[in-house]
Amino acid sequence: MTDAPARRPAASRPTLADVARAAGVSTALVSIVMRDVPGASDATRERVRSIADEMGYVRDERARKLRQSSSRLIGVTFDLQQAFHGDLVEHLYTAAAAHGYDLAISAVAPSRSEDVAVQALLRERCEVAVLLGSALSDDELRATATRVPLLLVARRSEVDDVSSVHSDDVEGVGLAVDHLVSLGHRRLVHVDGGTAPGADDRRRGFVLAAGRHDVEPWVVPGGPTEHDGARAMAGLVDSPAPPTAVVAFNDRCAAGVLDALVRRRIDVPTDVSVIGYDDSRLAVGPHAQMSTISQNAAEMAECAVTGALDLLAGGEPHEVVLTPHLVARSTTGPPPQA
Amino acid sequence: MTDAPARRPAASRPTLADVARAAGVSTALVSIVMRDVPGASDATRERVRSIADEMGYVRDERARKLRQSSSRLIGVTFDLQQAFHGDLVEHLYTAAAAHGYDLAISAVAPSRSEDVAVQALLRERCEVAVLLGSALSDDELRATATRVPLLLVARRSEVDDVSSVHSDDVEGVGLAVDHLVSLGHRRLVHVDGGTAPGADDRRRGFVLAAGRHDVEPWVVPGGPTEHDGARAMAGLVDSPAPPTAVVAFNDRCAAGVLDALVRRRIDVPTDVSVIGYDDSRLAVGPHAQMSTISQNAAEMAECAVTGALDLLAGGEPHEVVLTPHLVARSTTGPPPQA
DNA sequence: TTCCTGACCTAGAACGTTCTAGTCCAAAGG
DNA sequence: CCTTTGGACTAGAACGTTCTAGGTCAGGAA
Repeated sequence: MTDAPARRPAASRPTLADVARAAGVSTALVSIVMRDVPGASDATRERVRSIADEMGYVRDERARKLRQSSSRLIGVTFDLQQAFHGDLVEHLYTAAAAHGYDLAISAVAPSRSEDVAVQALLRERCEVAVLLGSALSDDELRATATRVPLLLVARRSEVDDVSSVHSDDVEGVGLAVDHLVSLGHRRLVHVDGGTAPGADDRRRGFVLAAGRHDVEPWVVPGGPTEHDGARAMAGLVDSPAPPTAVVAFNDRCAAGVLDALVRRRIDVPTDVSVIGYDDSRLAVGPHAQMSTISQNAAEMAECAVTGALDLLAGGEPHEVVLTPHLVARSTTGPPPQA
Repeated sequence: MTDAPARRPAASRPTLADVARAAGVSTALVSIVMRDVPGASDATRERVRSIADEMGYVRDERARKLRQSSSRLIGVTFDLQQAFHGDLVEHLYTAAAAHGYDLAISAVAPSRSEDVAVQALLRERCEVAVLLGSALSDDELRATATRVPLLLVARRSEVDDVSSVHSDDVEGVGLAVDHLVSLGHRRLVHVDGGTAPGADDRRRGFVLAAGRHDVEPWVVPGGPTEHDGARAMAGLVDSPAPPTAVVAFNDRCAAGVLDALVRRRIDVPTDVSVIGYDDSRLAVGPHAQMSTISQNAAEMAECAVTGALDLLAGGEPHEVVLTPHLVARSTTGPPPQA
């Protein structure tokens, strides 16, 4: 049986010892060369490296992290369905790498609970866990925080032991309201996020800003998905005095709102203005150029990593609040008869 | 210094040896208990387990996988920006778990190349790699396949050593064309995928199906994103004889097409029908109920896992072609004057 | 008594790295 | 001549598991 076709050496990948044997040196020396640390002459360095390349040596990250006192691993949970989480994860990769850390990512989805995702990270022995938009209760957070340092992104922490990085939702929604009012709108409605993380702050921000401008604080129940936005808007268009502007809980919700309007041939922004929240890819996507409140993903990711490392270094847990900003694109404009 | 607040035992998580010491037994016995394998009495089993729980013991997956001959780990690369990949990953988790395997996921994004993602998986020593919608060249695939068994999902493999699971794109687009023609359309256009994986097959499927129905095989250049779809549609609406139906490369592209139409106050499906491809969450999302060609994510994921394990068991690489099916929702209907 | 059997448990060697504590040897300093 | 220095290299012990090859002990058979 002439087996071993070029494929599938999976079971028998070369190890440090294999390379060492081939080069006639100790494994320790090969390790030194592969890690690029001082302790080997240039000549051997080059020789060993070429032999390793030729054999197709790839270091075993598992063994390495097991041996090292610190795993230099940041665990991240994210929601597969949230476009904004995708943006965050991408930037977390680069931010972590900049500090010499690896990322272990663990997905949350309808069929995979946040709890399961966190457990997987714990088993990977990450030094710190970063939870994107966590929906865990305070008690669950507290319990988890006893097992691993915890940092929340895009969610406020009510728990002492947990750090967090999020933008100021009250202020963000305020910016949206300011923008709409400055365009001349007086009949604004907020399609809220229901029980989603952050929904309370955004609702509060809306009510506060409305008060500032002396307009009625009109809030209707919504939710974090397109469906929620569409449903809420469907209920609004038939009201006796429909709103001239909608502040949606987030971009997905806003997308739903836009769709409901479009399907009723109500023009945006001529008849109704709509503004989202997140500046996720949805905002610059299908509904072409949605106005929204931007949470800078790159900045958040950078703050998350430095915050996480600070926690590791023994720093006290703390809260980083970023300033969101308005991105006025093409779904907002003056009200009909202004 | 009274240190050690309840948080951050990260550096000093209890090990098997700690639990063993506390219980007054050997580490081997604790291992037996934690793995739930025969070799311990019910009494000790319960005692050890309760002690472990109390100490907050969590096994170190790294050490375990290092020791085990097979890592029982499936590596997966996916694109953070593709909603359909999210669906696939979710189902891969459950499919892998059903076979006693773990998943190591590694993201691809604009700032993180597929190559980097695959390297990370190799370092994790996964036994097999599953690449979702890979954009690697045949040469790159061949090279990677010499280091780890490879299975492509949602992409055809032209390379001998690589397995693949994908739906029949030619047939799928054919279904879309059949559907539209049966509704009465005769002026169909295909907004293609440019150089994206699978674009060739879908284009070919469109031309073939058009031929079957004796309608003109009209194809315009598009791409895989909303932007591409919107741009292509913008060019079409002003043509002397605009299409009555659009077959888009995928759902994102279709979303762009829809948006371009909506912005010009062209009603869907009254004036123009639009059909996507993928049945990703976009299809049931903002543009409420897009007609599309469904690639069953759960089925694909299941086939991917069994295909990957087959490869591991020494099976020959092979191609699994799934049958897509039509999901007629509300963006397709009869043409204007039919 | 003596031997077997099987249930329960343990010692110690892996796995592939990194790290600590060296050894060895040539060149420089006395 | 002997010592010191420091650069190049190595032996061997970790890291936290799992696995192999036992060991011990009670109870039943002879």
